[in-house]
Amino acid sequence: MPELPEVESIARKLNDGNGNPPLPGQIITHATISWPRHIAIPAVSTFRRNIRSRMVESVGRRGKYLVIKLDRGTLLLHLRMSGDLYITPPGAAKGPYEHTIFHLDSNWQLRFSDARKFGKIYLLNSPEKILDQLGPEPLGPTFTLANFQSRLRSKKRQIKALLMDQSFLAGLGNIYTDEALFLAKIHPRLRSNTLTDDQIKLLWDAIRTTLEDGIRANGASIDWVYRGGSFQNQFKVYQRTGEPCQRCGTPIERITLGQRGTHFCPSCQQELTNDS
DNA sequence: CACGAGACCTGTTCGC
DNA sequence: TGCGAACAGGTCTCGT
Repeated sequence: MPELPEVESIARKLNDGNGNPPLPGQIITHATISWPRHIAIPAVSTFRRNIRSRMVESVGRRGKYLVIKLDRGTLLLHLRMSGDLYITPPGAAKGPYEHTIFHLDSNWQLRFSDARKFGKIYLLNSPEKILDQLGPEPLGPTFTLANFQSRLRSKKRQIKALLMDQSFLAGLGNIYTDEALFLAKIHPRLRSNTLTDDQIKLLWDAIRTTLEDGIRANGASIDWVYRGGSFQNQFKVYQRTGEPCQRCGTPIERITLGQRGTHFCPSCQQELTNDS
């Protein structure tokens, strides 16, 4: 479930509490880890030792990473395909996919649930080593139109694959990329260096509009994995194969690009428009 | 450099 | 109803 809006929603909820005790200020007494491969760095034994008695200072987000600053070190969590992170009250029944549990001094628990076990957890002194490999934040001040334009032109990749490349731009995944390309009326297979100035401006706006709408809806809930948001009700193309395009009525098509299901309107998003 | 295929995992849904 | 195939929010590595 986790693209930028979902991760942002999780971070805000943990930070503010939202009816539950806020995470900042709480102390992690220890962690229970039942799927050791979730711990990417450091070695699991070191992780267990160093996470003890750490106080949480803040919860934030960079790209699709949750960034939990501690009084010593920083916890990075990547939810990948099926991860979720939430706090539970004392005595809450254990769910089947809660493979890592952080025990808090309040007797609440911070639980990392991950059915597919693709998620990763890092405990680092210098999180920049990982976070600096990410491209700009789409909703931040460094994502300027001029910068976006020059970087698009310096590559010749399919635009959808490039937008999903986290080192190019941090936070877009399969859902929000399809939705943004639809909004900008750009075919997902167009080469990044062939986009016109007008298309780039449309896309730049569409990316931010789509992500902001997603955040406003607290992200998207799909299937059984994430139940927090409602953006799925605003999907225009994602998982709407065969349904009429809301702009022109043409049935939405699904193709495979870079091994990912890709949804678009074959009429609004033309592949062969830039020349002749 | 850019792409496709295969891995990593498990659960749900689809098609016959 | 049953059973295998296809599919799922992500990313890494390898071969071409």
